[in-house]
Amino acid sequence: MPRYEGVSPSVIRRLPRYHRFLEELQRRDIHRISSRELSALMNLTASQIRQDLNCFGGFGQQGYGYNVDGLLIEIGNILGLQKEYKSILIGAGNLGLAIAKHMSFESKGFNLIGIFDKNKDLIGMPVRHLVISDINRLENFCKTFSPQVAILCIPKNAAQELADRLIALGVKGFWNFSHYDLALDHPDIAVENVHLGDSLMTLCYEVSEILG
Amino acid sequence: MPRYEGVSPSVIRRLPRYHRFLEELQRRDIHRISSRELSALMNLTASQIRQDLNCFGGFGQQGYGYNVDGLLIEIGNILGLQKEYKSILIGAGNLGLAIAKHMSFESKGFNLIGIFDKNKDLIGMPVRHLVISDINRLENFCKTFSPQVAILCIPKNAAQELADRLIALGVKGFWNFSHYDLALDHPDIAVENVHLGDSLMTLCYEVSEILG
DNA sequence: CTCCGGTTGTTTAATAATTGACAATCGGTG
DNA sequence: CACCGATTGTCAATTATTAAACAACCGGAG
Repeated sequence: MPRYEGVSPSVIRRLPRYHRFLEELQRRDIHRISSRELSALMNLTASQIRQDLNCFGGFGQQGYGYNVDGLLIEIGNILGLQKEYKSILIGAGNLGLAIAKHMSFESKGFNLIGIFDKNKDLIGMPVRHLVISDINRLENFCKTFSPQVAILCIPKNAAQELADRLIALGVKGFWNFSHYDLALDHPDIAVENVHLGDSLMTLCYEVSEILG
Repeated sequence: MPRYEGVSPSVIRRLPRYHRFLEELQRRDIHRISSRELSALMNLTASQIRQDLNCFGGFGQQGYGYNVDGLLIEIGNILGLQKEYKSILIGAGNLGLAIAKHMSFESKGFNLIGIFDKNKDLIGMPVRHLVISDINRLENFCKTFSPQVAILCIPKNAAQELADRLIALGVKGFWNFSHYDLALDHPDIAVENVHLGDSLMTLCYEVSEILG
């Protein structure tokens, strides 16, 4: 399996968007596209598309363009979507449950194998194919099933402590929805923060620029 | 009210994070901080902090540092958090309801004044201080109450059509959770996309880099 | 009242990202 | 089977972002 250590984060962050647009093209039965056409759809420059894709290999054909189906598979492979990871969700509040029910984890390679909360009223409640477990069982569960990824939907004051616990239990990646930036002194831990509050403040700025 | 048109998007996107860290400092009764200290907390350079803040004015004092409370107010003003916007939420599925219940809109200047869905089973259901309305009433509602912001928690195939409808009704800003990039041919419309699927794919990439 | 350590505001340099340009190459056509 | 129009892959130029450097300045000590 190839590694792409030299590729800049800016390029990586654009890959999911390419993937999304290519999926849509495939759905519309379009199987061939040029960088120029794709650039018009995605609202960026053709040059950028070609340069982005060439970080990983020459997927196109000169004089022809790119094959949508092939490119989709290539980008999926780069992102690692074909791999399978066991993941657990911590915090079954409004947001946690919505994420658990709403997201199609499986299509992105994540299998949800456990949901945990400390609230006694929630423990035992069924969610999809799972049942909410007591957070006290976290250690036992992880030692048995070894999940690689944790989704944190917990208050900010609990985030760092839980992350440290989970790292000690072998968790390598965090999808973090708590309003807190996890301190990642560990080098081999991946953290993807989703700061909804920050996003809303950014919108606030933009709207206030428009409305004066 | 000042405008900051020359300020780069990179700087703007960092403001909410400054705001979040300054709030935390205030909570811990810390009222004075230097760019060096803050840079250690936030994991960036002191130079960047000073340069970011100086885009908007000289908020610090030489030889002393920054006053936390004053700076928090200044950043809040730049972001426009003190202003009040009427907002509506479209799509009361898992994610929509979670957003409605979970987010503290008010602290960011957004007052949620309506929730809409097309599902008859959901219409009439109480959520916080509101009741879910029929999406057919959208036009009447908007003409009466003139919301400026819409939160879209709807499937991607419905997103563009609804956005166009809402723009025609005077909506100026969108917080978009649908897996779709709204086409913003209109210049004076703000769009803040939250692509959870993209975020998850990015995490997938990072985890797969670590686990090989 | 003067000096000193410390910190900002601001300029300058370094790095990173994006765009533009063009030779190399391919499918299709006559 | 050779040519043409189109499009990539890639290098060079531009632009944007980040980091470093330092003079100007402030609060407080003596």
